[in-house]
Amino acid sequence: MKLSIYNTLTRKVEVFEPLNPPRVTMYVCGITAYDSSHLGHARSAVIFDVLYRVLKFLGYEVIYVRNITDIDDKIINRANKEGIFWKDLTEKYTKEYQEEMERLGVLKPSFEPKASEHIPEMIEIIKKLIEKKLAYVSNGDVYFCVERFPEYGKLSGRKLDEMLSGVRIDPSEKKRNPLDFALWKSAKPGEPYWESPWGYGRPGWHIECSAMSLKYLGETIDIHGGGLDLIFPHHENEIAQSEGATGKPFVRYFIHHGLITVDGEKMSKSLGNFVTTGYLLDKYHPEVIRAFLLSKHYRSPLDYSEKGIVDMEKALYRMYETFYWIKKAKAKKEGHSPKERIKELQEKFQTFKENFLKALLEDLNTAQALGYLFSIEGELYNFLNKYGDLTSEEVEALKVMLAELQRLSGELLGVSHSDPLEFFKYERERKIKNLGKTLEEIEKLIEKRFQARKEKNFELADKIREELKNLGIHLKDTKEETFWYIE
RNA sequence: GGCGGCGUAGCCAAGCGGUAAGGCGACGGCCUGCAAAGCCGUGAAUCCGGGGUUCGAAUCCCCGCGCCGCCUCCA
Repeated sequence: MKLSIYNTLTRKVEVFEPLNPPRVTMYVCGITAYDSSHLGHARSAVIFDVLYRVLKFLGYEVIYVRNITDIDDKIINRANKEGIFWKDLTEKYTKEYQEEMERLGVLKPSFEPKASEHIPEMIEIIKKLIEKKLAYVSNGDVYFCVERFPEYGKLSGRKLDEMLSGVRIDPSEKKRNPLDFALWKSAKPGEPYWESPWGYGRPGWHIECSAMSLKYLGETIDIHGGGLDLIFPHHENEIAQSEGATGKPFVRYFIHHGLITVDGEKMSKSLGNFVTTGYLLDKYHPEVIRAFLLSKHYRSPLDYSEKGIVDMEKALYRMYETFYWIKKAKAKKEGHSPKERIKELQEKFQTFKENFLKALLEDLNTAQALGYLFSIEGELYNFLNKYGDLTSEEVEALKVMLAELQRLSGELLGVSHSDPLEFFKYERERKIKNLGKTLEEIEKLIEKRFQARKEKNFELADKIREELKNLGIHLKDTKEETFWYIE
């Protein structure tokens, strides 16, 4: 079993072969910690989390680095605006991000290095680039000289002369070529700074990834990932710096995901059309958000809408309800399956497992994998309801399949692995707050209605049903109990 | 302008050369005290439009139309 994945370097789906199996080295560009994260950041983390899970499933020993940018212009501006120390600002948002990712079920990377803690490593690379004449000092700044790196543009498919024609020229620039980019910036008064051979200053944005990638993963890494918007200039510049300094290929597979859009437009801080991860986590179950993020192929844009999330919430509710009934299922009689009808289901389940895995291995098609998941869930539910004479063998088989389904999906997608009772408990407790009622009150009403129906007091029962319906509570009657959930 | 991508049922979305997965919603029958649920059943003559290649195209090629991303900070 091998993973195929789209490589931005070749613009093709390729079979993934790590440089030194079973080890896989993977570096993903994380956040700049100057504000709360939004759905786009969550998408990135969840997509690479699934990739990480798939690689581990395949038996690779993955070293996964996801960095935190904690020194740059936006951070300095924000800290100044709020009148706080920059480090306090970045620590606050780093912690918030990490907590949110944990709630989303994103596995912790092997390392989460911070830029500000790797200044010496960056300085070393810059020194090397200057020695090799790939960079030059200009008035306290250091710039990378793109003309001296012939392969510049190979990732983003651009050519130097074409880029030059469209570029804005700022006469105050200290650059020789307008496309040169800063490796080191001299400090202005009031800015945080570090000592360097070129005076007090701070690193440019791109150099941190080269430095931390080199330190934790080595000169040539297997996978480097991030959003499509990072292809140029960020990843292009990383290649130039890293390959310029080491003389070795920097990355074997560049993996980029599509962006979140809102009404077709990119979600971004500047457009103001963003929803924060925190807002969504308060409003929806983490698995709902995860499943929503995985409901479209990772390379395509994903349009955010509240309806989209609510649709996924309904789908997951139904799935967990299936799980609930299977867990509670009791055999009507002992013995084997009549006409081996369970065998047919087990064959479908076997096909499901194969298809599910195949979807993920073919360029991480999580949308298709989810489709198979819903489909087999429907089959299990249908089997449970279709026959009134389930045998002990069949009930046992259903429970075994359910356990396997949850394990597989949980391990690879991080979705639908919860205990159904826990899932609905979490959801009821979370949503009850908006209803102005307590759980006890609702449960009492439901019990009262259940009794009323038993006594054929339909007038009372229907009155309670109406009352609950107005609260957005859905009821489902069976002989033994009334199952309920809040819309 | 350069580079990249998208357009599939009411909405979301897979499929990327062999005859349209899945989710949400909708509808009909049975069942039920009624409803929800359940059971049985119903959805794309067709994949933005027009040409072409092919025995065969949503899938490949060409030309349009519409939308988006990158080219400045951005996941």
